[in-house]
Amino acid sequence: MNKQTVQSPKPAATAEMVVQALSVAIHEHRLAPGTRLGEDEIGEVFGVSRTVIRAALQSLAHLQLVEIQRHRGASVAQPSLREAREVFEARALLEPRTARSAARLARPDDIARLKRHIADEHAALAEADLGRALRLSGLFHIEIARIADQATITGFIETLIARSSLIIALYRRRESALCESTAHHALVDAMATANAARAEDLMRNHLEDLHSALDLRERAAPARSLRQALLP
Amino acid sequence: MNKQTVQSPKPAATAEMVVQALSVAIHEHRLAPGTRLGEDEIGEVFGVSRTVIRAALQSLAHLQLVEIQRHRGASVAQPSLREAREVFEARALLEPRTARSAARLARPDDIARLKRHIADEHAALAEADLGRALRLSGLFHIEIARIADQATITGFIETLIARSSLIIALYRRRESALCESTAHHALVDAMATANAARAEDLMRNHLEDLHSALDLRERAAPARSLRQALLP
DNA sequence: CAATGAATGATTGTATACAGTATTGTGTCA
DNA sequence: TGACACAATACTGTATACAATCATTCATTG
Repeated sequence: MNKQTVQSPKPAATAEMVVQALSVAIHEHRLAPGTRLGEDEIGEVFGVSRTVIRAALQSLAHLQLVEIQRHRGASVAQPSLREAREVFEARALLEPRTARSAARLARPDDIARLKRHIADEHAALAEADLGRALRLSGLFHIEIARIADQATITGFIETLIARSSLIIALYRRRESALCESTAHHALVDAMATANAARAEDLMRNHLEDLHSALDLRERAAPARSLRQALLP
Repeated sequence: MNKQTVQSPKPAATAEMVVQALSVAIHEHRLAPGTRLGEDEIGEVFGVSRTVIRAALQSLAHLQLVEIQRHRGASVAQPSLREAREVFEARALLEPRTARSAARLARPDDIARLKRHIADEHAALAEADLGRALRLSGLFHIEIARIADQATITGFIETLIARSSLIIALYRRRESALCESTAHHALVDAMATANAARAEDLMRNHLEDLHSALDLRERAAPARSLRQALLP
């Protein structure tokens, strides 16, 4: 169906393919925060040596999707409460302004692409494929940054979205409807009419909604390991 | 003198040490944009194998300090005119707000540290060590971000400062005095009196000054390679 | 029986060997 | 003389072997 599920076992995979596959798995919450990522194990799955896997894991570490501890290997990152707050503060700083620029620069085909995106989200939700819907929702934000035509800021937003996925996995309030695409729809409408100020406001509100769908109150930090969680 | 010049040839270096050493060399403009970075050559210098060097170069590539082309190796990055503009737009978006937060949060020892920083800059300028002065100037901005206590945004600013160093190397107007630390001094004063709004303004103006000290007018982009420069 | 310690196993860190690709140099032909 | 094809070279891409470190287990001891 979709070309993104790179689970092919036999053909030699490149580092970038491994990064992509692991990213998608993490974004779709098929790899939970804290999951250990052994080099040999992943290498067998993709049919390549540890050399390639190490490069991929380092890339993911730079994106802060995985954490690498010296002599202890890699595992899916577990953003702390503090990091979670920081990520949403950064998003609040970057994305509304970016949405404003995007609304000014958006061309008809950009709008069309965004609308297709929203349709895909709806489809994923209809199939009850929560993971995919969540990932597409993130891609929607990235698409807006791309329209704003600022590669540097887009790169920042990409890492923030990636980490947001982990944060949602860790701190989502039970059953909170994070994927309400009505906000996305309103944003596209504002952009279609080049209403930059409104796009900025809508994005700000949308981020606040996302933020309030999380439970970021002070509490015991999620355990970094089983032992740490159960012993003390 | 300063411990940062990690040029020790014999003892085994770790990847992070190589990253640090190359970063400093690039920041101090001892490695010019475009310089090829052969793996064997660097490996000999630091007395480690290509494995370690490759990891270091990949880290630097993620920071966008070096560019890696498949099968063609790494070289010191050459930000395009467009990238240069983007970096300063991003800085204009992030740093003034960060300075505002820093001014609110700064504690006496933070102020003292910043003042020592400025003194170091003066000393470097007195010794006509332009490279070191430039690097310290960048560290000053990073220090402010640290005071604002937002690790995520600080990380973004660090990469922007790093790239700014390359941009300055490529696009500085002849003899422009980029290192006027009077602006830094005024900033520290505003922070010392917790004048957040003034700190934000000063940072904005300071960035505009930096920006206008560059020649970012449209022109032939600097060549990525000799062939690209001469053939078409 | 709990606690400490050493031995074992598993996993990562590093070096090296080999394969593949891009570049450079050389020779031939028009 | 100049352009093109081909061989040689240098470099990166990948796999693998070995060393170092950490985690676990099991035996020993108070």
